[in-house]
Amino acid sequence: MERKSYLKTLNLSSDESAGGPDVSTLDGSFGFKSDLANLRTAKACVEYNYLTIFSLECHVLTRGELCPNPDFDGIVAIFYAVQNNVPEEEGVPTHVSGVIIDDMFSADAGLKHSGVEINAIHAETEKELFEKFTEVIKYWDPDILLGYEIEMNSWGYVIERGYVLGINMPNALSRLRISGPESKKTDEDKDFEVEYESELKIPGRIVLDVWRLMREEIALTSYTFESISYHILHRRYPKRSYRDLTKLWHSPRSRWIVLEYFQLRSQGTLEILDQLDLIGRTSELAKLFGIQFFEVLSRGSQFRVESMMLRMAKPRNFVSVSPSIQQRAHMRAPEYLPLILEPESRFYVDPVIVLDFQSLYPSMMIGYNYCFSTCLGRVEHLGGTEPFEFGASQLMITPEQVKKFLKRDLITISPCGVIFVKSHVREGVLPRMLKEILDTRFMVKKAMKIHTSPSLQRILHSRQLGLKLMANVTYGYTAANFSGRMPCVEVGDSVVSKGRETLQRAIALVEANPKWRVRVVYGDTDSIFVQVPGRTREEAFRIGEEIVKAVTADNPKPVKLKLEKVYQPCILQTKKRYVGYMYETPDQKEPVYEAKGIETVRRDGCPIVGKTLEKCLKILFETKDVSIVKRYVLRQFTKILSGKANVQELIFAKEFRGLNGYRPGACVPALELTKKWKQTDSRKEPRKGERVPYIVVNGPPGLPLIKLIRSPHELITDEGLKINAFYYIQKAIIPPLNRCLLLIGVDVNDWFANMPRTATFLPAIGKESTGMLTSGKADVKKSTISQYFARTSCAAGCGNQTSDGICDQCVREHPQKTLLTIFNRVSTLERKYCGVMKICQLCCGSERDTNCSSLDCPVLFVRTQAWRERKHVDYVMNALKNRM
DNA sequence: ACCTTTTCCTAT
DNA sequence: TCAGATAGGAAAAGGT
Repeated sequence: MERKSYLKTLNLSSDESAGGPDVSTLDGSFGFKSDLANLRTAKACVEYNYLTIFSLECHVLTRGELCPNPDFDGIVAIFYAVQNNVPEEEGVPTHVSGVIIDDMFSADAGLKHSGVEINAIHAETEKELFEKFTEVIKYWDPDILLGYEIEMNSWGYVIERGYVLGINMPNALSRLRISGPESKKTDEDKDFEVEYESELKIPGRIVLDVWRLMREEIALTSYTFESISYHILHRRYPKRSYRDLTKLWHSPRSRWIVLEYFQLRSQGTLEILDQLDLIGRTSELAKLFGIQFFEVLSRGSQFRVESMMLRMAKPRNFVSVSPSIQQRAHMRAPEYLPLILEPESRFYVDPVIVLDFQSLYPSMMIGYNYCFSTCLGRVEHLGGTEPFEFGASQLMITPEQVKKFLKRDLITISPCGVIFVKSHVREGVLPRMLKEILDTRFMVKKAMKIHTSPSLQRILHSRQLGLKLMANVTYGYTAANFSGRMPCVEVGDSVVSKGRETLQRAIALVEANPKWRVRVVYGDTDSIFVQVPGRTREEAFRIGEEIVKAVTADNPKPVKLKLEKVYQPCILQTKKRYVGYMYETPDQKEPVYEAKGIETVRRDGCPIVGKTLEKCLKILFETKDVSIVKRYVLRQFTKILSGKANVQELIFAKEFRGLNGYRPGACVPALELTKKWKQTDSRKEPRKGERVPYIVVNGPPGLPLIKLIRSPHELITDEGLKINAFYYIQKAIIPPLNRCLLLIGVDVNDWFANMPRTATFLPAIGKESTGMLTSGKADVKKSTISQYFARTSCAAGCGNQTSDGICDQCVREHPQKTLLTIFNRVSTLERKYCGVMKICQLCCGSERDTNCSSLDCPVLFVRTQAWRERKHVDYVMNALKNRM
């Protein structure tokens, strides 16, 4: 009844679902008709999950440059996108989006211009907007609530704003109807909440903070919506400031831009999850581990291991111990470390075979029956009459028992002196579990080869990945110390020490065989790098296979060495840092560049460092000609020195750990910028875990680096700021480059020192500074002293240096020619500027003067630069007028 | 100038 | 980083 009447308000009658939604299917009772074919049911279960997902964005009118603040700023529009994952036959619309607008002044304004169809609901006041919104939620009854960022925006803002208006939104959004008075919160409860920053919870629904999920999903330097949608959806979205959005909203002619902006975003958030199949994969893991959907995302790996392990333990009548914190703290410290060889650091032209043990630690546990349930403790404790320390607990083995075990040869001793019974005495719970996991994974992989339907492939893939994950973290569970729920050093140490011994034995076996004539040059925990001097790659592959056979035969099942790849050539830098050209099969023609640990795979440098390094290595690997590398490097340096480098590639971005996440006095760019922002806007504080971008600018010598840190946005608005080319070259690019090139006897510092300096610098404009994004306000920033020293080439192109934009000689001696040159430059730059603007508009799809300000915008900095150049010529023209 | 500590991120 | 583990390298700042 309620829903029916609501349909009209929702304006859904024109929706693609001809008959309108079948209301009965909306509240979770999806009983299949009995006559439905089983096959179809099965197929549907694979293809559809019957979940309703509700993505939300809200538009807030803000004050000046400030971020939205629920204490002052009202919500004027709530945008949503709903996805129903059901078969078409269900008769429920699968994709719907809409907006609830508070427009007391101008109903319908903006919508007419839009050309985009948005289901709109109108409200007279903000309070009414909240009520309508609650009704929309009740109507769709979503299982999952989505927001790109839900702490300060979307759901978080709606809830906080609700409190200001006296509405308890968490209650209103909840699926559980809490009757009676609202749950009262004591002061203590509140303290508790603040201290642990409890995440947003809506009873009965799952709330997902998409950017946080993305942070775990992929490694990127930025997790803004624009950046994620570019990398996942390969789609550019414009970014607009709150100030611009507020301005655009106020004019009926431009309001549609705001509507479209948020509608696209609420849909985009849904599409990102869809593209990654995040819901599907998470449900798959939940089924696999036997835990709840949200627990897959919110809980750690211990929880997963425990869930599976206890399932295995129960039928065997085992109960897990629950040591207290004191007991855990009392446990002995682990003694064994994984084996990491110090690599022979150099450039290898010979093929280098990389072999590694497949799931070494799980194999150790299976192969030697290492488990809580099979461990008898340390050799020295055995056969005493007193209980001894064991894990976080105690254990006692009587002399009689020991005698019996010894006499019948029923025990094994791990390299760290811990005794386990053999598997025919008792098969350990963990070994059994791991064996099943590995076997299942093998079966799943086999099934993947048979079944080729994409949706099934996806499911099987995530299933086998989950199994691999589980196998790998099981060791961690036994070795966890401070956070561990049931740690046991004896078991953990045995696994590490046996793994170490296995690796060492393999290394010895490889080096001892004179037939192969090879050397082990590096190894880390479960891998060995074998140099094959003076032979071809084909031979290397053949020798590799022989090694695999020999080592595998030398170990118990299921321990298996695998030929992972052959590098040729490669550079071993240090432990955990190496690069090479990789061949995975003997008949592979084109190698694949692969790097581990070095700057090309790290996110703590700026992109230009990684790119330059990668390019250099590729040139080096392909041509083995250092002069070509040198030519490339010097060209890069020139580009940076002349200010022509792409500023986006100069942006560093590091994770912000929260205002309380640092030691007092910590000197961290992200913290420094945050403190500066907080002075003017308390809501501008980055979220914990957010990556804060920054650049390094020029400044007087002697200043610590931290004083030269600016946000990229400042670089755009403050024309006095210039990129610190010397920092980028000498501190950022050269050291990583040198770590590779010094190994072949080349010092990039020398290249730089002997470089011809004909660098021209970007002109700095003094007083006319009206930042492009500061709306021409008279906020002239007196910036770094560097701008006063700026001397540039004469604009007339005579080659003289001048601080007036144009030199006296040109003005006095041939004014006609000078004027012509300048006019020509003006028109050239004007064309260039218009061209750049066109590209920007093309990408953002919006009209003139409403370009985006996203740091991910491909032309943002080019635009700024073009604008400045044009501005500079204006300045020169003015100067010229006065002097002629 | 050298050493230590803190921070950040990666390999296994 | 209300919780798998440790090893490891490098940059920056500050102390001696």
